[in-house]
Amino acid sequence: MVSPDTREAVQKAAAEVGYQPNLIARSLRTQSTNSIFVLLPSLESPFYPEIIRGLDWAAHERGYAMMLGLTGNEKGRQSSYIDLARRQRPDGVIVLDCELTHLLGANGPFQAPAVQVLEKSDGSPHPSVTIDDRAAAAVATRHLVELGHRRIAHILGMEASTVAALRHQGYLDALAEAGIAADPALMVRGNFQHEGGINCASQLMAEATPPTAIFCANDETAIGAILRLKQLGYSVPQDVSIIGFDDIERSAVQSPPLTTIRQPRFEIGTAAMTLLLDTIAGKILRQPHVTLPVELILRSSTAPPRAQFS
Amino acid sequence: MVSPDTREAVQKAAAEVGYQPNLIARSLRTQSTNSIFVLLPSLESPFYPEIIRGLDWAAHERGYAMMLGLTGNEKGRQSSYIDLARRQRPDGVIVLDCELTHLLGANGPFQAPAVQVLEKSDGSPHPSVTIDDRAAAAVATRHLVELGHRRIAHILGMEASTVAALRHQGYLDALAEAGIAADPALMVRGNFQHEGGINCASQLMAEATPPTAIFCANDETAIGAILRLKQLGYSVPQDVSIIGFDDIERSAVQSPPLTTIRQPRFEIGTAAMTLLLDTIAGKILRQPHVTLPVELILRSSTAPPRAQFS
DNA sequence: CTGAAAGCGCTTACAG
DNA sequence: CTGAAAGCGCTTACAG
Repeated sequence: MVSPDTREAVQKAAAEVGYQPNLIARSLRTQSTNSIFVLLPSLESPFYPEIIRGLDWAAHERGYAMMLGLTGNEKGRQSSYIDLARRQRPDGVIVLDCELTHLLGANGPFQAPAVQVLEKSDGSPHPSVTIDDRAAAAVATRHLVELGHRRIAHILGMEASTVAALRHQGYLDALAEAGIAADPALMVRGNFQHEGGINCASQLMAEATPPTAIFCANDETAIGAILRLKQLGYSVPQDVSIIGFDDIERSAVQSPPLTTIRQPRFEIGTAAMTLLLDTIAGKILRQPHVTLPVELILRSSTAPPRAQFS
Repeated sequence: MVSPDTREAVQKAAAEVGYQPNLIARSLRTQSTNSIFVLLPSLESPFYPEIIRGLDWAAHERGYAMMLGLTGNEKGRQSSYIDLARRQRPDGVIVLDCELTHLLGANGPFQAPAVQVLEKSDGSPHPSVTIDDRAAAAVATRHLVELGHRRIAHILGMEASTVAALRHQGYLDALAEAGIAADPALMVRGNFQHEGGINCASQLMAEATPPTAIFCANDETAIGAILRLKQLGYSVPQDVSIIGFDDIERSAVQSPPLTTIRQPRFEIGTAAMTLLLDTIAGKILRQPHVTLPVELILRSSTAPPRAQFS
């Protein structure tokens, strides 16, 4: 609200002395900090970095700073990061950690908008970005069925994870749909990690009638399973087909390259950040719960079972 | 400065209403934000996450929030993140990006303390945390020499990287020390990535007298090289020994497990954050340039050359 | 030992 | 169209 000349003169002077407005003072006045707090369990899994890149990209695009807190899935760290967030007053929070939706309201309600990523608790009031884990797991399993497999095993994720439960459910769906009886001996509990895949593969192949195909709860598990299968003298996919889930970077350069379900991780990140910033900007969200599509990536770790040829 | 009773009464009341001091107001008054801005090129490389974990750990320990900016090594993003940092007023900056020490002073001097990690530019006024890349590369190369190798190749890192140059230098040092003439045909330019390892391995094995051992500038390169060597029908380490650098997670579960130089990545993170927070706290640093020790990790990708047996 | 005042650097009504 | 004032919620001297 000032004449063009004055405006220009001021802007020129500001540029000359390299004036940068003090965001702290602005924040105190406007009650907004132009920053987002992101809580995630860890960066050890190769799954998260690409999501972070998406978050970073969208935040940068709109001039927001991103604060990061690694909870390591520990209760203590989770709540101390929530406290830190409460003090730092970010304009919003993004949670990639199973149980934090509860924590947000634990020590007094957390008033900033929050978006839940991937682990959607039912009836959560917060916007969320997820994929349809159940349907995607059914797609993976169906792929094995269509190749002609009947003895299809599943290495599950961690007990506590609802994502793991959904993928298990999708596996059961596809089996039922194909009229294949689910065999409890073919469902073993992994941990979403390498090591789980290694141990579970041993266990499965020790069965009286071992599986001809394994649907692994994620790619790391699948890579671990392949490692062990090779050690045991089986070849993949000739003896055993393996399909993973996630499509992490190394799955494409694995030997053999891994057939898997791709999650659009970068898009998950950008969608979550966009949803949050739109909420902050006061936009009415047309669709507060976003479900992103996945894709079956066919590579070389799956093939028809030997029995078909003999 | 208040009587014990009053103090207690106030604290009790504060706890009851769940009072959390408003850091923004405090920041405006004290001119400090209790936050650190971390600039890093990307999270795509499996090398960084563990460093971030170290940074996060040390920041959390001292109640600081950590802001993250991914520059993707792009000039535009680098300077826009510097501007963001200038506005957000973090108490300090940590830079894991080659060229940013310059940028700090580009658009008017950046007054906050900064710590440079891994890529130390000579004569930089900022505290730094690095390893001795040159000496470490010599250790790696010497290991191959001691196994009896004479035709030892080196796949270099990116042209622009001073780390790559230092590792190359260390390789030359060890060769000279062993009285082995450096052969330009055995030094090829990679890019610190998988793909570079793949291409360079092809190139090296096409030589009239191919190498019996390869020192790769990092583990990703080494893993790519092994992949290609296997495709070409060579076995590792029987036909060609491979040694990497970094000791990323997957190197231990590779086939064959990779012999490499371990960088203490978590400690690099904690050391950098500690150095920065000490500087902010006004401590006189006894040692502003920290060099952390590395370790030769012997696994199964290196062995004496065949010639010794025949 | 306690209370009242000033001021950090902005933004936003409000008065001229 | 422009300028002066109030106030965001703290901390830190300073006066009582």
